[in-house]
Amino acid sequence: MTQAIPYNPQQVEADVQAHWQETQAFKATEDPQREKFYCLSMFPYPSGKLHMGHVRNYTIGDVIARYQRMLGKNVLQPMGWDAFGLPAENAALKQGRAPADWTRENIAGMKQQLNRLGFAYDWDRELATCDADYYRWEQWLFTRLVEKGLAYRKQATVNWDPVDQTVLANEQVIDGKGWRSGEVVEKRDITQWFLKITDYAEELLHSIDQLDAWPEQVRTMQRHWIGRSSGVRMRFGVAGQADEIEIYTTRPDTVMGVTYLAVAAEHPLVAQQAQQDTVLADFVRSCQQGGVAEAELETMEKRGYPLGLQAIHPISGEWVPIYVANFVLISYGTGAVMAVPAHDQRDWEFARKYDIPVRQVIAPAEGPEADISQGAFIEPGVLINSDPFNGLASAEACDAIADWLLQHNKGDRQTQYRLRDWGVSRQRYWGCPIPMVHQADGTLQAADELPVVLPEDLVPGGAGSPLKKSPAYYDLGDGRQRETDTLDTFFESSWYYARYCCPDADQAMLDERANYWLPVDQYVGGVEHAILHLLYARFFNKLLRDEGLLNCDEPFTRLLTQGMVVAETYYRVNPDGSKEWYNPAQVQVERDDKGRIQQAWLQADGQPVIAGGVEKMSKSKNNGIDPQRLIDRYGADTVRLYVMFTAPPEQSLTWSDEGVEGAHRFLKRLWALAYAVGPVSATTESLTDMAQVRHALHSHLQKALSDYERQHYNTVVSACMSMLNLLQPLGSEVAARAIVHEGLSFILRLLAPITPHVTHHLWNYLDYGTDILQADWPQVDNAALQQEQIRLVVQVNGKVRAQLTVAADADDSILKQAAQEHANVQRFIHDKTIRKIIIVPGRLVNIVAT
RNA sequence: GCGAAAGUGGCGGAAUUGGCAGACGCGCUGGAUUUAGGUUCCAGUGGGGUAACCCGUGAGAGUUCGAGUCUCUCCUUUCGCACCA
Repeated sequence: MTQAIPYNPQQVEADVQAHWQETQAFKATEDPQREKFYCLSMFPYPSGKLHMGHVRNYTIGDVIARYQRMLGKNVLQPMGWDAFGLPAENAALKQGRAPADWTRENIAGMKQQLNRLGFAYDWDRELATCDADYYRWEQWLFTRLVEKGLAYRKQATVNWDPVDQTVLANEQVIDGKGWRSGEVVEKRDITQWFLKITDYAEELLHSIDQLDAWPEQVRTMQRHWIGRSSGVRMRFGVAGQADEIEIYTTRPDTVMGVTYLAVAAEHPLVAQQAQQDTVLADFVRSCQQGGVAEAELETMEKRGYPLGLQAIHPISGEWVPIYVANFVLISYGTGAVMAVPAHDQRDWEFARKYDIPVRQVIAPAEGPEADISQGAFIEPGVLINSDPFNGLASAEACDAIADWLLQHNKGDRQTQYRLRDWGVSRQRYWGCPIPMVHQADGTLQAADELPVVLPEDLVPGGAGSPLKKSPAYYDLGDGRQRETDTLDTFFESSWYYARYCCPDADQAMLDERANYWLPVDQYVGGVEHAILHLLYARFFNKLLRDEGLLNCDEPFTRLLTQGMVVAETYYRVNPDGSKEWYNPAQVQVERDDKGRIQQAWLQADGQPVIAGGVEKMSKSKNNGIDPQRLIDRYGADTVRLYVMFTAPPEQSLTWSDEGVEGAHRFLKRLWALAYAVGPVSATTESLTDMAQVRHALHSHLQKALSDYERQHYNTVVSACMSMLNLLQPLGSEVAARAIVHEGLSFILRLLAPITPHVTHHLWNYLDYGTDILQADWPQVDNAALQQEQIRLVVQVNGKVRAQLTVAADADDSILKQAAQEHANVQRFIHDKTIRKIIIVPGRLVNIVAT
């Protein structure tokens, strides 16, 4: 027997990584002769250090890439940096450093951490979105979009901090107040660049149908987000004025129940009225307070004030009051809505609050009458009080009313989308400059030369973008000034997947290599990107296609949305009532006989802490686990194994230190068994008399192989653990060496994508081959799965009462007889009549008796 | 508010199609080895019951010979909501 050497992951991992480096193992080269596989994980924002969410994301991606490679595909797995963004500016404010410095330093640190984890990236394709070599091409695309009319300028509402004199991101608005100033945020309309994503709404909606390897919930969410609806656009007159108010509704059948209109505070009608009505003017000002986030608008208290004008109903000619309402935004839709309190709950509540009449015009088609005094009746039904449309069903009425409006030139049918055009202007420094120049005559032109390079030496101060204070940047002389806004960082992340195919292309945004690699076969990332990022990337793919830069219609064939990493939180309450949060790494727990947690205390002082429940790892709750600490202690393979084993990829993963120990223990056992058995070349025994063990082994293998395909990586690991449990007791028996070797060769190859270092080492040591990366993927021996006898259960009325061992090919009559004759079955059926016997082949016999 | 998911032992989870609920791991209990154990190994571990058995997948109904799985209602939790990435 070989002298056992202990498992030293640090040594093993360093050696194996050096080997990969020498052999350039993960460099991807276009080869039309081979089937390609492009595996992409969402690139990180270089925030400083890797967190567990990154580790999980990139481990999943790496497992998929390495698995596909072992299946023989030509795999591309690149990595890069989503390098522009707000946190760099915040860090700059805090530390007085240039965002570029901070960002590049973070990139260097995080790259080292990624390498320590052994990810199979082709680093030759690395890109950072803050490099001009990258963003010059999106500037070029932007100018193309301007030419095509797909980029245009219009007014948009933003959060304005009146003290800091700056635009705030929604994230920077907390309870309606600026995060730094604490002042109530205001809404402000400014002119911004937009991309006409709505021109692609129809295609973006339809091609969701093709994305059958995307999670169903993501497809559903995207459909709802695009939100195609069919309805009617109609115009209400204004009494005593020439103006008209345009509204859109998906429920024209309820139009005879309109008892008021609601308009945004910024609606053109409002300003003139406010001049005569100081209370109205105050109300309008109050509407401008608070942020623009939809969740905030929808959950805030709904308030309104009469405009002092009456609208003229397009059909009845009746006058209904117009209200200014804080929940109607000028930039969404037409900035005005018709209100039908009887058939819309929000309108109902508003009407009740302001004593506006509620007029029922829809009655339930069947069943009891609707009680409008208790709430809105929102279902379709039959029209009442709607002369001349009474008696029509809702669907018929929608048509009839649309026809009527069309004939009388008061409106028409319209398909509308919830999706709004994408505002891409940001009043920030650390982003890609918008390559446009304001001319002396007030017009705009594309910059003469690209790239427009962002100066990297500026340090953001208190208020506004430093670009606005840098004439050296914006002043081009002769009254010409550069645009100082930058692009939304989603712009960069919408096409990076394509640039990885040809990161060094210097004549065009993309070259022909893109058509070899694209579409991405597998995309992996957080479910929080299910809508925005993925929709924008899909949109960009279509823009690039229509520029003739690539061929595919959709960028990502298969999508895996990984769950969050969560951990227990612990806290103590301070005298002032605030909470002090303690990191789980510093807390010890005590359990009772059953393993239930009894109490927790802080290691430092031995005093108790309160468990605050499991939450997403975050700075604010101080429950983040530093992956580096774990890698230093257990090695990368253990961390990777733990992350893949503990939860299915789509579900949230609850952190547990003991679980990491368990993963490490498994690798140590695997190592120990390999060294106990020794190299295969020294084994002379053949595979005999081990039918039972081989059957079990190959059953586990079959399970693992299918689970790889299903992406159930946690059960792949389970199957490997089961195999090891099967082999370990045989380890020291000479007669079993052949089967132990067969089993170990399965385990090593199955785990190679998950724990690539230790499996590489043991593969070499056991002498199965030189490099496990070149090994054949294991295959089930069907002969090993054949069984002469099978075991099945006997149920009486659905409850298990006996077990039978029968010949695998026994026919139904034998099964029925054997089942009924079983002594325990007899106990339950002897006084009953057998009604039916159900046989599920290979599984069970169920006797139905009464 | 709107949209999308998820609820299974003390814990993470397993259960391809409606067919033996709890695989695998953690924790816990007992034992062995060890000077020692935060090492390793062996055995046990959903709840109740001496047992036969009974009860158990968030709650309540329904379909079925049979439901964790399908249908409906409700409850709870999580994610997204357009300037965080």
